[in-house]
Amino acid sequence: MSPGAEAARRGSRPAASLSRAELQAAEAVGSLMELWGFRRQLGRIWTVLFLSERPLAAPELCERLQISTGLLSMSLAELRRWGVVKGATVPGDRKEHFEAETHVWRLVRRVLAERERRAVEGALAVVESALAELRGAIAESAGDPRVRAMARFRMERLEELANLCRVGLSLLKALIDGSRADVSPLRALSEALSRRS
Amino acid sequence: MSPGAEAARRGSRPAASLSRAELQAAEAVGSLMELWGFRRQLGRIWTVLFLSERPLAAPELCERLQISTGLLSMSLAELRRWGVVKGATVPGDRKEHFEAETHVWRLVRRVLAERERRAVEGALAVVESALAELRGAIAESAGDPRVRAMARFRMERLEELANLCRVGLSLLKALIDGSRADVSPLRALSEALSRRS
DNA sequence: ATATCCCTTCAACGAACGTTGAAACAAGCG
DNA sequence: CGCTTGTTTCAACGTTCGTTGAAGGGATAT
Repeated sequence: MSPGAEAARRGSRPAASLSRAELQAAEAVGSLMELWGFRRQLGRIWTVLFLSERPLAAPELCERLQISTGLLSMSLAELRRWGVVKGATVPGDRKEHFEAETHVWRLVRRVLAERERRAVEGALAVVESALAELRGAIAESAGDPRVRAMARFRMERLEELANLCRVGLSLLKALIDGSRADVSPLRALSEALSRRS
Repeated sequence: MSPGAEAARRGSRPAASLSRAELQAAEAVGSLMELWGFRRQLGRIWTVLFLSERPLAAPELCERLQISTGLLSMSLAELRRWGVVKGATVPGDRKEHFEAETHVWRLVRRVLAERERRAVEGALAVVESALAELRGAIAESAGDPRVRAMARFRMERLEELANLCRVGLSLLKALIDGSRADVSPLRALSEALSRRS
């Protein structure tokens, strides 16, 4: 079929196709963001800005995305906190305008660094504290073999979790620093785990 | 301080330390799972099973985790769907018992393959359909320069998004297939993006 | 068959979350 | 100064999501 057939079939003018494409993409990015634990609107707003040649002001964004000014304001604040959108002043217009950070990989890096890394570090800290608790239990058990055996077993397993965290952290750091990342440590760990069970 | 000092300070017996360590770890894994878009209970349950030498039955899990039988049943069903927990029958006990899949990397792989990959593929499909829509708009515009310029710009940007999806997919595939993963394509793309802006 | 035990399903509740609209606020302008 | 215009904050609303407890279903033993 001819290139414009699809749009023609729907009886829509070219301009409508433009905004339909925009919304489709916004929705796609929004869904992805949602899957990754962010608010869907953050993805939608960023996408509309990313697909716009010039910076856009609030009213225009509200209209295109069909959201209230309040929600837009809050979402933009969060996007700015993540450094994903920045304000821009357009000559002869009092309104503040916004434009998307277009260095996409930089965005991903920032998120990885500030959210995932923090989370994994937190988990690792907890696991290590649990390990300490178990060391204490062994010392206190004063020879009760049931307790000692159980503590030992759990320590082994927790050590595996801790190692997984460490490998994950180094992988994250590799990604963040932009160097090569090698998953073979993960595989090695996995194989070590399989062997034991 | 001596190894058991912490537990001693809290005035708890070694056995209490054992389950405290268990719950701490369960909570840590639960939080991580939550961050990644799963239910927190899935992580908690898996962890308790992972830290247990023998398979556990429902009542024991309910008691340790303080959740209802209904919730446990649903969560276990989901864990089994992900292949993360499997049932086991214990000789002389009618109850069904459960044990954790201990090949942790295999778990991660499965999730990456079935969830993230699907999502990125879906997003890519939508972006490509948006690109098609824009091609149609250009064809239909019959020379209107405003429309054409806008469509062209959006197509460029959408192509960037599509490429990012493709790079992400290949990275995911590399992780899933367990081979090395190189993030340099991502960096190259990122730099291409920076240059333009 | 009936009874017992265990697992699953589901309606209903409550908490958490996203969203709105209006009110407060800030900033330029007459 | 007020008046206008643009932005942020926030209480209230509606929805979604996790969780419970009880009812239903399926085994196995008596």
